[in-house]
Amino acid sequence: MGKETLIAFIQSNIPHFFVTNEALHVIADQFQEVEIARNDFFLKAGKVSNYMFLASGFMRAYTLDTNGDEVTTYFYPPNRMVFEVSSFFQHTISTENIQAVTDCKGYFITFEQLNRLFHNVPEFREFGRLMLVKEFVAYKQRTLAMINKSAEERYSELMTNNSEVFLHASLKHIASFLGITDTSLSRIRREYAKKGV
Amino acid sequence: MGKETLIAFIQSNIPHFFVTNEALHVIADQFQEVEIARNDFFLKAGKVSNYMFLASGFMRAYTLDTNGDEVTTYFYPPNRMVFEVSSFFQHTISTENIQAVTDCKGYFITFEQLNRLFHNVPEFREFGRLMLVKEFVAYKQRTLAMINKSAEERYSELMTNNSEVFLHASLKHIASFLGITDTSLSRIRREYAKKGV
DNA sequence: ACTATTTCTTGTCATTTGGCAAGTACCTTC
DNA sequence: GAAGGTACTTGCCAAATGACAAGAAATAGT
Repeated sequence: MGKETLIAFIQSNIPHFFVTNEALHVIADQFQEVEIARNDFFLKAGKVSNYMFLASGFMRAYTLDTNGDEVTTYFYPPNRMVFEVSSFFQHTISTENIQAVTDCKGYFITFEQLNRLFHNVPEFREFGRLMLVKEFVAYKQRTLAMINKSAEERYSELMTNNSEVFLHASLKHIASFLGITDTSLSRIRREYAKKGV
Repeated sequence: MGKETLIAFIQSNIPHFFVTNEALHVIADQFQEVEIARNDFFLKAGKVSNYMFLASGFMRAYTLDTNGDEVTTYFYPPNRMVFEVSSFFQHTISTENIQAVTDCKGYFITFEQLNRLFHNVPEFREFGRLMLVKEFVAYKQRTLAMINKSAEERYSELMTNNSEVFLHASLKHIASFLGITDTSLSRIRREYAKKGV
C-alpha cells in the first residue's frame, strides 16, 4: 500500500544487478510507513538514527553550536534516503536532529533490519553501498562548494542550485546553513534584489 | 613484502567476522606496494582515484578554489585508507589532488580489484563498508567542528586535536585548511603565543 | 478578531579577516 | 658560499560580517 515510490527508488538504485520482484517486496516489506508532521522529528539528539526513505515533504538536519544556537547542516528534498551516518552505522547517540520542515511521509527501517536484509538479499548490499557513497559525495560537494566564497556567493549558489530550499525553509534556517546570521542574510537579499532588478 | 601493517589493519577492521589467514593473504596479495616521495602525488586532478592504505608518511588533499588558489581539504596521518570517494566509487575524474607531504609508503588497489575481492571474499565487504563509514564520519566531524568558530578557535582546536599536522605540513597548507590566509594564521599564532606564554 | 509569538528587516557600531606590499629568515642548488 | 627561491612575519588600510536593539510584518493560538 503506497510503497511504490520506495520500490521504484530501490530498483533504480541497484545497478548491475537483476532483482526479482519477489526480492523487491521482501525488502520493501521491512520498511515501515511513517508520517511526520511539520516541526516534528525523525531523529532527536540523544537517540539513535534510523534509515528512512523520504517519499514526500522536506526535512532539515541541525545541531547546536558551542553557543547553543541551532545550525542547520543539511536539507533533504524528497526521494532521498535520510539518516545520520555516524549514529546509524555506529549505533551511537546522535548529536544531530533531523526535523520535518513540512509535513512528511516516509518509510523507515532499523539497523538490525537492514543488516538482516543485507544477509538475506545479497544484491541489496549494493544499494546500501550506493546510498552511503551518494550521501558522502553530496555532503562533500556541498562543503567544497562553500570553500573560499563570500556569503553572497554562497547565497547565490544556493538560489540557483537548490532554490526549492527557499520554498520550504525559513530564512533563519537558511542563514545558519549558509554560515551567517539571519541579519546578514537579510542584507544580502536586499542587495541581491537590487542587482537582480 | 612488509605487508604486515596492511594485514593487521584489515584484520582489526573486519568486526564480527572471522577471517582465515588464507583469506587475509588473498586480500593483501591484491594490494601493490608504492612509495611516494615528498611533494609527489597519489592522485592528480583529472585522474581517477585508487584506494590506498597509508603505511607511513603524511598526505594532504587539496583542490583549487574559484580564484585558482590551492585549498587543503584534508590531512591524512598514517594507518588510514586514502581515497577520494567520489572519484573512486563512481569512476569519475577527480577534481581533488592528494599529495605526499612527507615521503610516504603505502599499498594500493584499483576499483576493479577491490570489487573482485568483495566477490571472492564476502567477509571483506564489511571492511569496505567500515572504511566508507569511517571516512564519512571523520569528514563530517571535521566540518561540524568548524561550525561557527572564529579562525583562532579553529586553530586552537587543530593544535589540541591534530597537533601532528603542524609537524609535517607547511603553515600555508594549514592556513587554507583552516579557511584563512597565511597572513591571518601568522597573526593568530603571534597572539596565541603571547597568551600561551 | 485579538493577542502573542515568531520571522524578517534595518540601523549603528565593533570586530574579524583579507589584500597588498615589504622585510626577514631559512633552504636549495649549483 | 652566493644566488635565488620559498616560507613566514608584519604593517597599514579596506571590506565583510557580527552583535545588539528596535521596528514591521507575518503567523499561530485562543
